[in-house]
Amino acid sequence: MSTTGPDPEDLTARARIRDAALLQFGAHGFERATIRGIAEAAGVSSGLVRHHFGSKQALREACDDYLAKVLRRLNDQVRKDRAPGDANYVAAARAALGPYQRYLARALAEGSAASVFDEMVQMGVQWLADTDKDRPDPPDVDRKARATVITAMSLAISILHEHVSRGMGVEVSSPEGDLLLARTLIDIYSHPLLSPEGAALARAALDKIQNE
Amino acid sequence: MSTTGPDPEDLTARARIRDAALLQFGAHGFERATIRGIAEAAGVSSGLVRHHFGSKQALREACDDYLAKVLRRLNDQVRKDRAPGDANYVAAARAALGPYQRYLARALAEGSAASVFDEMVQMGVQWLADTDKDRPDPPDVDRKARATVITAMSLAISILHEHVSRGMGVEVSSPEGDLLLARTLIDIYSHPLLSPEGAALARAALDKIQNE
DNA sequence: CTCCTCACTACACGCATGTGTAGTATGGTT
DNA sequence: AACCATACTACACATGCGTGTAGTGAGGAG
Repeated sequence: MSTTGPDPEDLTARARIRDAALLQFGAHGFERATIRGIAEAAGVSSGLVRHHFGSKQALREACDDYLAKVLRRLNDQVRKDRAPGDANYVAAARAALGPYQRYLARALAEGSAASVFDEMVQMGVQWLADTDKDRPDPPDVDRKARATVITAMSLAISILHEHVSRGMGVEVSSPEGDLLLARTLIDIYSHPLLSPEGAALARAALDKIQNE
Repeated sequence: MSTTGPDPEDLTARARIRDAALLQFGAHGFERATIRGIAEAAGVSSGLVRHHFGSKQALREACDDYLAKVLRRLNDQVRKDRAPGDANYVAAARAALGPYQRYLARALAEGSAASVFDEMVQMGVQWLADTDKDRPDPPDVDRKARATVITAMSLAISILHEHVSRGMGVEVSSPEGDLLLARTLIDIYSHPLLSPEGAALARAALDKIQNE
């Protein structure tokens, strides 16, 4: 399926540094990760990191940009291939991100990697455009707003990975955990958390607040 | 409604330090926040922080414990009062957490504050126990697993606060943003993201994978 | 009064870290 | 050959940080 990419040995030093940074930032967080650690992991001197990226912050931004590019490519491909019915677009994105999920989770939680998030929202909007057709009642909220919230919710499992694993009693990144998670998501996604009456009630309450 | 609590002036120094830590950690993150900064915000010397908490890490754990205690109290109260129909228990928790939401969001994303998360899952389990009654088909997943995932998803908006605000075009913590968010959540929660057929299809695919 | 505890401060230590600088090697251009 | 840009290294610098230590003052017990 997705190519493993060229050997790290074959990549340019700059790319190797970026890859190492994605991994180190993902593993230890931005603050705890050190330039020296990244340099060592990439097999270069710490000065070279600075030479190529200027500063630690700039290195982080380069990482964000790279992931945004990957996501954008995926997005374009999906738009072209028109693979419909793919239940969860976030799952596809996660697969494309591969070993960089930890980085993305951390970056997003820290408010970084905005364009990556936005790209995922775009995918969500496309997906909603499809599924909205089969919907009897008109949604009373902007499609992008819904896509944003759904995207955020879907990312929660990655971000809270540790807590979710503990709560479910299985490491969610393991095969069994992944399976249980999938079943759980299917169950949740296929049942409304709020009954039509409950929703109407809540909406009424909201209207009341708004008119005060 | 909820008391604002005693004036910071009236709190013991230890409590003031903890409060300041909650705020500083929340605002800047654990790594970037400094003992000195916390001490200054609390109006004490940096040495006193160490005197009371021993180390920065221990201070963080004290913060976690404090929030867990608050949540546990809320949980007991809910269990006693039996206020049903409250659509989103996480909203209640967030309200109870007040100004410490940022801290919690950060802590959870970093894998900390486990017992706070677990407490929220417990609330979710209770809530599911109620709503499962009205459900025609039996869920094929453990109740706790579902509560865990739902809890995680609900927390996403807090954690990704910044991105969600950008995506929705309104600051979600503002009155208007809160309203739009509420409407969006109601819409999403009251409609299954997956049709029964889609769910059956996905489940079948899963079964196939499992039997290989 | 003496002693002890404990909340609290002032201050210094050590160190890891981001950054800055000088220097080397290499490959291509004129 | 001379030159130069570029990839790369080694090393020194400044500093902000967590932590450790010594000391002060107030209040309570004997």
